[in-house]
Order: sequence, then C-alpha cells, then structure tokens
Amino acid sequence: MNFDSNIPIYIQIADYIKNLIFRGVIESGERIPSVRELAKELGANPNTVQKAYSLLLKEGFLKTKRGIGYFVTDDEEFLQRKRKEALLNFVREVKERLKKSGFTLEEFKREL
Amino acid sequence: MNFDSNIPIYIQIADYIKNLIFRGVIESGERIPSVRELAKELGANPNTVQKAYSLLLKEGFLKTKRGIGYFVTDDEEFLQRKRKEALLNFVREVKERLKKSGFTLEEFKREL
DNA sequence: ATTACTGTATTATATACCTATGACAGTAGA
DNA sequence: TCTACTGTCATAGGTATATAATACAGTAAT
Repeated sequence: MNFDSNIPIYIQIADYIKNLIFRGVIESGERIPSVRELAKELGANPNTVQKAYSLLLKEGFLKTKRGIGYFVTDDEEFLQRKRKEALLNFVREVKERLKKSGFTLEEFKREL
Repeated sequence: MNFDSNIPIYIQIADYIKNLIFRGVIESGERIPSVRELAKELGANPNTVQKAYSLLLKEGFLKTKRGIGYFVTDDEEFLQRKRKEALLNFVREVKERLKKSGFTLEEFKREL
C-alpha cells in the first residue's frame, strides 16, 4: 500500500477495506484485522486505522464488538447493492472527468 | 466550482485550468485571469490561486510576466503531448481502480 | 508622476490530518 | 485471577492546507 497521495490516509484505508469486501477477499460476516494489527501491517498509526474503521462502521459496511473485533456486515443484500452503486458512481465519475477534460467517449474507449 | 472534496483546493484549481487548456477554452499563448481575479471569481484566496499557478508554471503549462500576467505556454507540441499523456494516465488509473475494486472491464463497459 | 493594474512574498491564524503515547473497558483463554 | 488480546478515547506535537492582511516590485495607460 502506498500513501504518497493527496487523499487522506484514513480514506485510502477505508477504500482498501471496501475493495477487499467487494472483491470477496473478505467475506460477509468475517472478522477483519484489529486496528493495531492493520496499523502495524500498513505502517500507519492505530488512530488512523480506527478513523477508517469508524467511517466504514457509519456507512454500514462493518459491525463492531468491543473487546473482540470488527466484522464485515452479514447483510449480503446491502453489500451487493453497495457494489452496484460503487460501479455506477465510478462510471458517472469517469464520464464527468472525460467531459471536463474535453476527451470524447470514443477517444477514451479507443485506449481502453 | 465545488471545493467540498478531500483534494487540496490548489490542486483542483490547477486541474481546472489544465482542463480548460485541453478543451481549447483557453488557447495556446493566451492570457489567463490574474490571481486576484480568479480568486474572486472562485471565492478562494489569492494565495491559493497563486499556488495553483506556480504548480502549472513548474509543470510547463504556464509562462509568467511580472506585472503583466500569466499566459498559457505557446509550445503547442508540448500541450498536445500532455493531453495525450493525460488521457493515457486516466485510462491506466481507471483500469487500476477497476482491478482493485474487483470489477471486470466488461462489467464496466456495459454501464459506460 | 499618478493610478491601477499585474506577480511575488511574508506573517499570522485556523483547521484537518497524522503520529506518538498512554489510558480505560470489554472479552477470552490459560 | 492473570494475561493478552480487543475497541475506544484523550492528549500532545508536527505538517500541510487555506485564509486574511499586508507589503513590495514591475507594467501600462492617463
């Protein structure tokens, strides 16, 4: 993982976890690394990981059990919906950026 | 223009100008708004606009004449090359994000 | 010369982010 | 019970970003 970006690290970590869920690397209901574990693994601060987890908690991706750990939500329907939303949002974002930069969709597809 | 993003404002402004150049809204050699003008127009601070312009100056998109203003470089070959680079970088970024999120290229194209 | 623009630079202040460190509370197993 | 994990919270310090205010220097038109 690479933190040399303008995007806040806790956002990058949240996206990283979200992507692992979408990819099925972490399954529904499964436990994820503790804040201290992941912090050590990524070379980040536990507080930063905590902030990322809190965000995912608020968004509904994670559940927490004090003293035990964080878990991916077991609401599979929710995850499927979010996955679809993520794709559509991404498509919208791509189109927006193409328009802003003055690239045509054809020009883009040609390089894809 | 919208600054409620995690991306620093001076980066957003630099991208905004770059896009205007790529789209041909501002032409090669043409003068761009003064730091104070653009700051007022965007509701940002002149120092922030200055930082954006300095970045574009360093990258070669702009030239400066003290007491007169900032101008888009007259090196059209450079701009063409940068435009192409921007497209290819964007394509690479899109592919990367698709891979990280576990979306297939076909899945993406279907929504495009 | 005066005026009104330019770019450029400095200082101070506020805020968000990140890290380091430590503390407290809940859980599970030896 | 003790130990070693968990989540959670608080404090302090450093850095980047953004704003506000001000100042100085170069250019051009009146």
